[in-house]
Amino acid sequence: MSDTEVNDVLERLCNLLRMETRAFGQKYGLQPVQIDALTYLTQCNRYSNTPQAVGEYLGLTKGTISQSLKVLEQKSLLRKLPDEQDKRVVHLTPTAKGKKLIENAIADKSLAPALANSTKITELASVLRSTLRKVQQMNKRKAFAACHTCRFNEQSKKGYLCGLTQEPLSAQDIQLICREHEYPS
Amino acid sequence: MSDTEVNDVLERLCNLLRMETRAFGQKYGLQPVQIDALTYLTQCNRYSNTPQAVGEYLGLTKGTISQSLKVLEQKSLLRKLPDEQDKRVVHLTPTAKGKKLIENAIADKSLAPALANSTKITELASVLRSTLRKVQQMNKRKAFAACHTCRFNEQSKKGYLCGLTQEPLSAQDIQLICREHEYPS
DNA sequence: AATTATAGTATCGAATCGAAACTATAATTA
DNA sequence: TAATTATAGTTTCGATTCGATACTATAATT
Repeated sequence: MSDTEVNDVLERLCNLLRMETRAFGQKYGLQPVQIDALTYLTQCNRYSNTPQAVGEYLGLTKGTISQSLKVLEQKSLLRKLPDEQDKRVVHLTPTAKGKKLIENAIADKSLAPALANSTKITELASVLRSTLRKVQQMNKRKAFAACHTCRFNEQSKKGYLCGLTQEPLSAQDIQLICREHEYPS
Repeated sequence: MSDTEVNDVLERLCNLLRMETRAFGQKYGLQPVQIDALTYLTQCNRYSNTPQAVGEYLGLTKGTISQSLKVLEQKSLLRKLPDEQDKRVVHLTPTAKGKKLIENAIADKSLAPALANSTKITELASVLRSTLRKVQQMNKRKAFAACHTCRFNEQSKKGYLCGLTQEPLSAQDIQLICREHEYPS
């Protein structure tokens, strides 16, 4: 009864967010998918900023996303850097211009002010987090969540360590989205 | 601090819902926008089932949405009925096949099971409702909400009445989305 | 050394999308 | 009442997304 209502509200919020993304993009000659891709690239870690990962994150094929990334590069919103170890791999890093644009895109949305001064914000965050987690576990795709909730993330006196790559992670690092993320079982 | 997190979670939920809508549509040769339009038409009232309204609801131009509706009609998922009073207007009503398809689309999503058994569902619903309301009031578009929260909706002993059209509304009617909806000031 | 797998790009056809032109009907105004 | 203006919807055009497929280059496996 009440959960179909939550469902409807969430669906409608999605519609509205998409409309706003479309409207914002139009001011800069950008498509919604381009905004989405660039947003992801400002939030993901160094293991996850590849065309492949962007495609998986957004549920699009690599061929499709490749075209959108080409446009973003042509508009100087991101740069492509070849990987040092694996020469097949390309890393995508937003330029200052690209980062600024995404900042504006987020600020332009009516979601942020709608959440401001919301009294039960902490509780809302907690319920939404667990909902997202269930959805992620349910749909059989990669979770694409931040390292601090990952089962590979280890904490010692020296700081954080990724058990998968065996690389140390900073406090900022563990807030970033990782394509290798797995929830603890 | 915590509200940017809510923002991020909501954005990600939107991505995932869109991916699922795309995947579901692909099974039936339908595009995400077509699923969205048909979903709306199963939820809106008799004042709001026109091409114009669908376009406004989804933030698309009438020319654009007209093409998507043509496809839905060709696939026998909806029918077009001319309005009796105003001969310019067309009413769109989902067929049984169309309704069934949307039922399946909603059931297929991982959101419903993710919400099931959620303990704080009532509280979540309430916070989300007020968030949606703020977003709707903020972005200067029509709200497209249900009559029971509308300032034109009047309740008497005999039942409900729309103060705008002066027509009586049933208990089912006031649950439907209306394009003329306005929140009380 | 040969095979297979993977990351990314390029190309094609089908579809969305916005803009603009167009038709038909309704509402307004002179 | 006739002319004008506004509105609902469709159609057409060009730019873009999208999936599928083929392709190149590099890495991993056998």
